[in-house]
Amino acid sequence: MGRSPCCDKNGVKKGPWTPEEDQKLIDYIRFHGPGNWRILPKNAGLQRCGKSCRLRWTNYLRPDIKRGRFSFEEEETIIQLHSVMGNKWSAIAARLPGRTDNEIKNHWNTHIRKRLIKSGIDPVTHSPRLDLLDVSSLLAALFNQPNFSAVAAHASSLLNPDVLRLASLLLAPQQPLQNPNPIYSSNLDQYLQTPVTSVSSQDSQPQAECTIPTNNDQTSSFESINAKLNVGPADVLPPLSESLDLDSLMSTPKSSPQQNSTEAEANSSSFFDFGFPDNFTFDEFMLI
DNA sequence: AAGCCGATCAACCGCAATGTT
DNA sequence: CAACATTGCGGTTGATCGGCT
Repeated sequence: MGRSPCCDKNGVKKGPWTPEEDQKLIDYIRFHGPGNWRILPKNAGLQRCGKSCRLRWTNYLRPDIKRGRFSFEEEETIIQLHSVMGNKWSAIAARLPGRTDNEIKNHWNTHIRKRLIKSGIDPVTHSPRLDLLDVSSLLAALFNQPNFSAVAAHASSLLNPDVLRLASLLLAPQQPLQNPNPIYSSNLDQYLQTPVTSVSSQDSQPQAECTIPTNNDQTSSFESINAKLNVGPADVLPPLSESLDLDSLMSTPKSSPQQNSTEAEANSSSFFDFGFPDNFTFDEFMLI
């Protein structure tokens, strides 16, 4: 079955509606009521396709539309409904009298989503975001393993190899390891369990927290991490795939609406911006 | 004053679901 | 029941505007 065109393209006007067109549409619908959108434009004397008329009516001209800024309560309602329904804008709009799905969708994408991101909440899962900062924590643990190669091989089988590879490059070079931190040496598997869902989150399920256990003796510097990298993560980790770049890592998951560079920066700068000065301690790092 | 750039939002597009013949 | 028409929905685009340099 072929798809029928939404309207005859010939002689059909597109683009912004003029006040005259609006008035024609309003007058016609006042008299005949909405519906029968295919024949409506012809009968109303409009050079528009029915689809365009329907959209103009439902999203803009309908008398029951509430225009103007969204109230705080409305925003909170949208957030709550979105956490349950996802991008079911029409369903959300049905619970917000006077608001259209298009309006809610736009408001979500331009305001609410950004606000959530800034608050550290993933707008898709409505859970706290696990940014690459957590990957760095994982790697810190990983690279402090005495038996690094074996562990890295283990980790690379569990984690997204592209992420590991990129993170290792970012954490790279320098000083030889003097005192591996025993904190990270003890229970690496414990760290590896949780982050798997987060780092390799191709899905949009809520992400688990990944934390470095607290300990009063957290005096290790990133020297140790750097040193471990000299052991040769490149030997263990596969090369970056062509599909992975910084942008893709810094964006929200594929299921998320697009994230612009500014947002990505805001979220991920804590990871990508820092270097690893030799006198930079773990405690300082965790306070960032 | 002019140009650039990011934010906003109306409008469009394509697909899916539903209704009708 | 198949073919086609209509409607609804979500994602994306692009015109416009305001702030900044």
